[in-house]
Amino acid sequence: MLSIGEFSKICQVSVKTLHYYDRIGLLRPVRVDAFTGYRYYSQEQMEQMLYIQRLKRYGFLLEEIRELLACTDAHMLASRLLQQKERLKQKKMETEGILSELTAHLQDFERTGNIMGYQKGYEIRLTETPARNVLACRQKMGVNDFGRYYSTLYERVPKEKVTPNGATGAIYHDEEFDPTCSDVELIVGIREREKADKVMESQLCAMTIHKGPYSSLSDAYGALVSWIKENGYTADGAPYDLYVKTQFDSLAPEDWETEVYFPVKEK
Amino acid sequence: MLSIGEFSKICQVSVKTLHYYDRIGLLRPVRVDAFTGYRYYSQEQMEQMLYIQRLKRYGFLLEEIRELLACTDAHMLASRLLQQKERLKQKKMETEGILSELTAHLQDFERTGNIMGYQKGYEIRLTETPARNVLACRQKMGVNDFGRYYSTLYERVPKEKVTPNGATGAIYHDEEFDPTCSDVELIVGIREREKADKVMESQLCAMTIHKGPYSSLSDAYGALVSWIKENGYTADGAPYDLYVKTQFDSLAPEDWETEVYFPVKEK
DNA sequence: CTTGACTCTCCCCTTAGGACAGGGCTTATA
DNA sequence: TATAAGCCCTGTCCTAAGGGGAGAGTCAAG
Repeated sequence: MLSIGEFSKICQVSVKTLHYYDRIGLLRPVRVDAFTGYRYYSQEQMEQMLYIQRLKRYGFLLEEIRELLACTDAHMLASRLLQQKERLKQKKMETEGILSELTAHLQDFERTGNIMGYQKGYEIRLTETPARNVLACRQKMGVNDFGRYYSTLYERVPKEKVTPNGATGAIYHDEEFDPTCSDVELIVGIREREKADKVMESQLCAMTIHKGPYSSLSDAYGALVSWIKENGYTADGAPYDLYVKTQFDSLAPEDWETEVYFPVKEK
Repeated sequence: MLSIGEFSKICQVSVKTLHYYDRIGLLRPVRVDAFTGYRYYSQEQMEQMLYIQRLKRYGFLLEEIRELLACTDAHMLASRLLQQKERLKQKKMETEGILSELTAHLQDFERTGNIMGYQKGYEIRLTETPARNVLACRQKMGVNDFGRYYSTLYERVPKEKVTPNGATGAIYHDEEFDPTCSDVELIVGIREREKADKVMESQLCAMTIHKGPYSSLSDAYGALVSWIKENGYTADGAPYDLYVKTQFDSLAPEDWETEVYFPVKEK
């Protein structure tokens, strides 16, 4: 039987944390003195504490940890762990993307001496886009789901005997853009007009090329909006982008290239 | 001049966020109607918003971003960015460590079918340690500073003409262990007794071998404390660990090995 | 003039505890 | 014996970066 102070030292956890865990029912002391309210912990609770700490490192919320502790089905536990592993991988990739963005930013500073306006100089062109025949898949989704939905699109290629022309991209139908869930239409360009889900007719567009990871795509988007307002045009449809150079060309994120198109008309 | 709603859509930021940024003085609207309190933003503020978003991605606090925006010295800015880059790298490595821990955990589950008790079975031995002659460096530091202080220790090796014997480790002098800052003594074992900073005399220790990344070292520590209590011993000095197999053997974190020693005496 | 969309301020809520404040219990010391 | 020093308790407020909603005022179109 250990006092809360002893237990806290052994487990390397603050007394406050133990109070908190008691309060939220995550780890209750084995005995509480009815008169003084003093908490007493047992030797075995140390193991549980270590397990809690481990799950916390894995990135679970305390709420989730409580559920995991209550769960007796080892296979369900394992699947939760696997799921968390995927999340950690995701997080790692995110960090890598941002790192490469930051690296590019610093390189840009070395070259130009300009630190704030990194890639402010988007070169914007007004262009009449060609008509595009595309397989399409419109869905409410987050950026993380793109891969999954692209797979389903590409699975249709052999089945429907269509010929991809190399264009891959996404149309953003929402006006306000929420990266966790928005109304996106993924597109894969194909040759056969008659087999296309959708034909994007030729249209006047403001466009620019974004270089670097997708996390900073909003800069290109912003530059386009600015340009459109300043040059007396007005938006005329949903913007879209085409992924020109990507990880599938085995390039690092800072070398990716994306074309961003914004349909416009004269005001 | 844009209303808050228009500005929020263009910048892909919620109105709530704009309110908040106004309140904390991070991004003030260019005009506020004195009667209605309505906020109006300008075209140029969009760029600033994009810059803020970028810095936020880099992991700066809003407080820090405000300082960065006010800072006119480009070189200072660049150094802050560099520093942040190091932090991101650190974070990435941390995530990688935890990932490998989780991977080992799942592998262990596959083998044993036991999910909670991952590496609960530390094999603990009572052993009389040999006397060790060491170069030492005692300091209040966090785990992230280990590398730096080890460098200074190893720089002394050629200068003082000592011969490392391969043992590298750390003694933990604090009773309560705070990973961000604790009283740690880094040690490097050498042959020459007369040139040693410190001689660790032969001593009775409970010891075990921890396999895996350092993030779960506390498990080994916990197992030792448990064993000591249960077997009628009591702690007798500061525990220490020796890094036996590490990244310098070009191994993945799940294959690292660390010996953990806890000096004890019979109660 | 009304309706619906937009905006304002104010208040409470989130995670995982940290920092006191004020008080109770036991033990060591002068 | 008085007091000081450790522990321990509960309770309240605080964090970062906003989200959600209430209740009320404002704007533009029909």
